[in-house]
Amino acid sequence: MDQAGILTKEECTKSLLPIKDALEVINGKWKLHIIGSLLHGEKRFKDLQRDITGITAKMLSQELKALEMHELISRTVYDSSPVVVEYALTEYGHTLKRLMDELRVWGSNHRKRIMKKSDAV
Amino acid sequence: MDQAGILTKEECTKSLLPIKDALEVINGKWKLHIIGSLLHGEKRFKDLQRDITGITAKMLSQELKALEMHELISRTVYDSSPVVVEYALTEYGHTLKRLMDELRVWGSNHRKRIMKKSDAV
DNA sequence: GATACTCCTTTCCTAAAGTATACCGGTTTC
DNA sequence: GAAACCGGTATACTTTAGGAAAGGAGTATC
Repeated sequence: MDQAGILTKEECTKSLLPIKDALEVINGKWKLHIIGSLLHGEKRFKDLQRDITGITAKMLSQELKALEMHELISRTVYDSSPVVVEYALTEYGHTLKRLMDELRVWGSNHRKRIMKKSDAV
Repeated sequence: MDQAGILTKEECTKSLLPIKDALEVINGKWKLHIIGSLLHGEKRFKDLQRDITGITAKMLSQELKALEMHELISRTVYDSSPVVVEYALTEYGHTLKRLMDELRVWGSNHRKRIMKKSDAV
C-alpha cells in the first residue's frame, strides 16, 4: 500500500476477492428475501415459501442449502410425525445485518439521487 | 417497526429495494474491477482494458456506460488528435469506497471462516 | 384406499449474462 | 502505403440463473 492508501494492481485484484466472496453469499434473486424472512425468527419450509411471494420450491431448497453451507442459517429436523424442518438464522447470519444496513443506506441515497435526476429531466 | 427493530413483512420487502439498488450498481463480473482500477486515477479505454485482465472491449464499453449512467464515473473526450477519452471516478463514485470496505471486511472474515472449516474437515 | 399435507427433487425450458471474433474509421509511425 | 494504436461496434455463440411443472416418499385424515 502506498502513501495514500491506494493499492497496486495486484493488491487491488487481491482485495476484490473478499468482496466477491461477500457478494456471492448474498447474491441471486432470493437469498436476501430468505435472510430477511428469517430475521423474524425460525421458519419452516412451507412458511418460508408462503412468506416469500413467488419463490418456487426448487429455488427455496437450493438457496437454503447454499446459505446453510455458508453457516448463515441452521437446519433442524424434528423427528416428529409428520417431520418438521426448521430453518433459523445463525449468530453468524446476524453479522450480515450490518452489511445489509450499509447497503441499504447507500442504495437508498442512490435511489434518491436517481429520482432527483429524472425529475430534473 | 416493532419494539426490537424487527420489520413487518411489508417493511422488510420494502427495505430490500434499496439493497437491491445498491447491488445492481456493483454487480456483474467487471464493475468492481473497473472501479478498483479507477481508484488509482483516471484511465483511458485501452489502459483499463490492459489493467483488467480478461475483459473484452464489448464488456468494458458496456459496463463503462452503465457506471457513467449511475454517475459513478465520468467520461471526458479530449479533442486532440488522435482523440483521447478519459474515464475517472466521480466524487460520488468515491462514496462507494466505504461500502466496498465493509464488503471486504465481511468477506475476508467469511473467507477465513470457510478456510478454517475446510481445514477441520 | 383416496385425498391431502410436508419437504423437497428432477427434468425441461427460457432469458439474461458473458465470451469470441471480427471489424470500422481515424491517426500516427515506419 | 503497410502496420499499428485508439476507441469502440456488431454478430454469433456459450454459459448460467432462474422458472414451470411434475412427482415422490412419508404421514395423516376421512
